[in-house]
Amino acid sequence: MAYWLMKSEPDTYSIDDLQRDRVEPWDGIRNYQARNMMRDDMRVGDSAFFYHSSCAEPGIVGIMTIDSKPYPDPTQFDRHSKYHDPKSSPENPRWQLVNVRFERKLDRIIPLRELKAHPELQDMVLNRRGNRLSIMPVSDIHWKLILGLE
DNA sequence: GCCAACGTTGGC
DNA sequence: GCCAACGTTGGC
Repeated sequence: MAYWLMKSEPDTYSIDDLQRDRVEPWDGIRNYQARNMMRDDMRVGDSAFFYHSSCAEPGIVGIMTIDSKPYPDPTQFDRHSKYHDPKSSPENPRWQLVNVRFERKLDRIIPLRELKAHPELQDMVLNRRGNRLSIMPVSDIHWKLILGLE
């Protein structure tokens, strides 16, 4: 089983929204690297950290489970969605997504500040300079270590 | 709001 | 295929 970290702006969709909805399509990803991970590498049952970005306290706030195989992101075909992609078509969809299922909220936010400062997390993808990926893999070692910080 | 660090686009 | 211009992400 693999581990992941997935970013969302809480103003757009937060861990509390997922707790309410239980299962939700992770839509709006328009970056090929992130798409490829959902399309090629994620498996039903994988675990992922829910990460709040672009907010007062960026950091890991919860845990979720990958709940579906990849399928075309419906928002790409929706003319009224801000994720609409005119270059995509149902016959030849460009963007894929997976559903995620709420697992639990962490007892506390583990802030980015703390992840950055941790000596054993220096080589984490999140900490690589200039990283902007909204979905990234997390190693087994880092996953356990981060859970230990909770 | 600023800006670094990308990724994407499009002219050539 | 190159690369400059432009757009986006996301911390601060």
